[in-house]
Amino acid sequence: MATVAGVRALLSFHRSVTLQRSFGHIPAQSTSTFLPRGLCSAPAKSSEPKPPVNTENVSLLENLNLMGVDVKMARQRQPGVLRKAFTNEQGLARFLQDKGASRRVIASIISRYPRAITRSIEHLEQRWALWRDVFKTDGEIVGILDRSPESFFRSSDNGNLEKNIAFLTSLGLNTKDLHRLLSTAPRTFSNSLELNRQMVEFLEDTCAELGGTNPEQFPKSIISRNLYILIRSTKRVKTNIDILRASLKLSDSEMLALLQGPGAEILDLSNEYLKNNFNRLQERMVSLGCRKADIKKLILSYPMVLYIGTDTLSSKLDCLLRGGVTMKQILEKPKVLDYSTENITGRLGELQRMGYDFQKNGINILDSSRKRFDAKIERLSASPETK
DNA sequence: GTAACCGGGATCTGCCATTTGT
DNA sequence: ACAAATGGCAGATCCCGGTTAC
Repeated sequence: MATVAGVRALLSFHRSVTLQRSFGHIPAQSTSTFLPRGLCSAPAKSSEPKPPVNTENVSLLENLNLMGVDVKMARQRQPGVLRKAFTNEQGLARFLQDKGASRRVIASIISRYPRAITRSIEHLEQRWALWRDVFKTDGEIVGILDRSPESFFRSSDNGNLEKNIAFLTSLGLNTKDLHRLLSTAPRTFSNSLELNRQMVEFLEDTCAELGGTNPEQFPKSIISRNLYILIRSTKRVKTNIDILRASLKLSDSEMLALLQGPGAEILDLSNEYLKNNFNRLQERMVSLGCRKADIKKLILSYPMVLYIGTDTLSSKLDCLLRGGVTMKQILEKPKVLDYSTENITGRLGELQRMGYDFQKNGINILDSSRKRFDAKIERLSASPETK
């Protein structure tokens, strides 16, 4: 580990030399390497190694402009990078280009996460290889970088990345899980191993406290149901568990069942949002004459109801109730709330025109894919008397 | 055939605050 | 003091279809 710093120092020196040689046609890059030397001799202050440049590296700026980078954005995000004497923007650009990134993608990546240009080629190659252990193609990785450059570039610790992959694998996540995790929540892999470990331990402890039989498998099941869990703080997840338990007055076994089931999906909501959504839902249901037990049943069977924003949920309920569906039916089939308000409204209209009777036929028809719904409608209109 | 159950795909980053390192 | 590294936060669904069971 102690070697890392030394290697890095060597790399940055090595880079400044090789850059000039390998990019023979780039005068901007070489002036950039000369600039600090001139400044260094002028003040001639203390020892010697650091030119106290408070000014931006002009030739670097020129380079970035030529590459189509949004320099204003870069400056706003990481001003320090623009003052560095030695950077590797050309190397990075070539590297990414080789991987299939377009000019505009490269420019966009640097604009949004300027520190990317401080990574050496060796470092990039290593990191890319590690990502390729999880992804099948370079194209997939380029896609993620375009989406979230920070996830790839924020950490310079490849050893940590490697350990994370090993750690996650040791939890029982297979290649497919890992792929899903890295493409969905790439930040997970830039977390320190320690941070990820803390969350996993917290989940294991929680499971054990609730009387779960095998706490070792618990984190895996949570993670595969909620891919964002590892980029949340343990504080947030813990608070959400407490909120759910207190609001619904859950026993240990009920809580455990909820978490091992669909409840995992809502653990990463912000605490206030969860609380607020619960309170508003409760108010609404009480005003509709529901009992506490109904509320509990709804949330246990369909926790995603708490994920839906209060305004959205409210309008969905409005349009279902207005369309002749009862709250009792919704409680039996909460998945209808999964669908967008527009979708629900449209289907209610279609069904109404056909004289569909929810009291007689139930509301199953609302919980189906577009294809299945249309097929059903077709059958109904072919033989109108059946339903 | 179709209801019931279930899991998965798309996507979820970009900013700020704090700590660490030199 | 500065930049780098790392942690944490707010934001806020919808849809599809395979499989199973009747």
